[in-house]
Amino acid sequence: MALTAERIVNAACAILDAYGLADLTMRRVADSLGVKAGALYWHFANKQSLLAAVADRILAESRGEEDVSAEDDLHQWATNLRSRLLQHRDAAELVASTRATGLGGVDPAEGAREMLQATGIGKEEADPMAQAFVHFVLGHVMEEQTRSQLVALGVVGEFDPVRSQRYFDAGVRVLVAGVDAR
Amino acid sequence: MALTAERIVNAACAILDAYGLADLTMRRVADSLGVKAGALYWHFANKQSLLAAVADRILAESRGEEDVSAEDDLHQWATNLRSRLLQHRDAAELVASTRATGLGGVDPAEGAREMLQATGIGKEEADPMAQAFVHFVLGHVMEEQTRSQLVALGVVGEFDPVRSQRYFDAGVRVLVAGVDAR
DNA sequence: ACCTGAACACCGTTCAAGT
DNA sequence: ACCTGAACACCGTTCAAGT
Repeated sequence: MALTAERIVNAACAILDAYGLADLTMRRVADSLGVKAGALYWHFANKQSLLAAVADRILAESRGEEDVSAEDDLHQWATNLRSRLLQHRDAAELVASTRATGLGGVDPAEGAREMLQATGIGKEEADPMAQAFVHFVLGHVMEEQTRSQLVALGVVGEFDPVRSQRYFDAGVRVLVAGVDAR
Repeated sequence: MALTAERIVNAACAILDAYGLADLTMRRVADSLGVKAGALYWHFANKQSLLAAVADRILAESRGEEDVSAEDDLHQWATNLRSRLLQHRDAAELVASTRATGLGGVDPAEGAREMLQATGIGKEEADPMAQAFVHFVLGHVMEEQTRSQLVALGVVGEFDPVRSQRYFDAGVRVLVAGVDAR
């Protein structure tokens, strides 16, 4: 079976979910495909590009299912982004570091920006607001995912998903209230 | 001269500032001290512990110089945290990943939590709000620092510090307005 | 107590050579 | 065009042995 970019991303995604970002190495991806590590470099320029492709796929999954006319648009959008990230191990960290590299074609802020503009907020104002939402969601989920992993390793006591949800909602509420106060 | 935890943190900090987080390896820290890599493990359990110590130092620098009675307390606090992070290369990424590991003794949210409580907000409400501020600041500065580095490498066109500042202030304003709207 | 030497088990990346 | 083999220049970590 021919090695393609898509099959490589599939394999990388599987390793991410099963073993986490730390174990997502070029050699392990290659091994899982029955191929040598060097072969991957025919399809991807480097590891960061492969990671960006994985991040893009995660962000593109089940996107845009928000009800744009709803009262609490933004809250729903943030919740949707969070749940997309929670679908894959270490996804928040992966997306955050991919954004940092500048690679990565899917902009997670897009939906929020559109919604903000739909409520009559100007482009120049909507953009930094959308960024603030993304920073919050990524930061929150990063903490959530790494904490739940520390718990899985038995390093730290408990992970309370209800409390985590409450924290998330509280943060989103503050941001939404700040937007409404404008 | 005896090798101490403090001297190791100093050396690590110097390498961080000069070469960035990617080059902050145990071997390079050891080299810069004229010592073998193994020697560091007498003073730190592992690399993450050393990184946590560096993060703690950065967060502790020039802290608590806010005027607690000022009108725009929180905005000033956020600006102070941002400028502490901007003092050292890749500091936001370092602090974010240290928070993730659970090591790290300095909580960057502390100041914000105190201020929020000082305005009469209950502990249970102040905590998630403070976290939201920290997530935003770390996310913003992470992007700021990696973008300015990409520019330095000539990968991407421009970095506009004024625009970046505007984005930061806009984000903080939304959060502060959200708190005030409570 | 504190450090060296030397190893173990890995990395990302490159590239001639094969098919 | 696409992949292998094999190397290069690294990693974090461990640990017997030295002082």
